[in-house]
Amino acid sequence: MLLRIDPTRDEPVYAQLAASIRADIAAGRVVAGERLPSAKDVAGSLDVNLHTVLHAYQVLRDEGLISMRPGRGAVVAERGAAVAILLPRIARLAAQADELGIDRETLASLVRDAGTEDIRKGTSE
Amino acid sequence: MLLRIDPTRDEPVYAQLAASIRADIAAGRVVAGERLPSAKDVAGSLDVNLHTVLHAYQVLRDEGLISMRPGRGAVVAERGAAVAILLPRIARLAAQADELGIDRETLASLVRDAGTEDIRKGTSE
DNA sequence: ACCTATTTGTCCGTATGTATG
DNA sequence: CCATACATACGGACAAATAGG
Repeated sequence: MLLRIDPTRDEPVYAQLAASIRADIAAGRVVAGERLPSAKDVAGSLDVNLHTVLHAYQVLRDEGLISMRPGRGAVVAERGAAVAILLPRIARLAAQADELGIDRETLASLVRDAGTEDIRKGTSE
Repeated sequence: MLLRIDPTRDEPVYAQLAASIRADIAAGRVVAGERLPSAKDVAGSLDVNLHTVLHAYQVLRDEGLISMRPGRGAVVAERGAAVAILLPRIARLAAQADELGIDRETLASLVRDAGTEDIRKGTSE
């Protein structure tokens, strides 16, 4: 786990951290089931605040890439549990689509045709 | 906007706040384009910390229900932009499914058959 | 064009709680 | 029982974007 941070970049530190770890997971440099270093340790070695690291970890958790629990730490999600990981996210997406009046069939089509580029997390407008 | 909080409940305050506002949006009690009260005002009137209110607002933003910008405030998302709101979320879901080795067709099926119950935000396991 | 107030964004620090091992 | 580690909430500070005068 080589984590780099550039405090001078205008990208927030927590986002840089999340991106760095996300890339490691995507590239297989950290194996499923492996535990990430504790937020406290990362904070200490990078000289950033504990909350900043936790924020990064929570972003990855919201993306379903890791799971976190007090006492246990942050663990890279098992690929074998892929569907299980996706289900709650799909349920949330479906619930939101319902609220917005988009039927399930339309939503499924949007998913089927979805591109994967540009998934940055903006301000929703 | 009638926001209720019960500090004795074991549900976190920020989650209670988000749920309260989410319900107002879903029920149409707050109109699209309407601005939510500033986090500072809410914090003052409910006697909670500013960050706690911002946390709740950020949850709603991640769900695509509102948009936030410094100086402007938090505004309820337009229903007419429903698809636009969903697209980035779909892209993220698709990207994650890709990483997990789930093909787009399977993902679309999961979405089509998705139930809407139990969409609580857990620890991913 | 300028200035000011407002409002969210990020980061730091501290404290307490809760689950895990 | 105890140490570890994340979860939540409080507080303060400064930055950046926006709106209004």
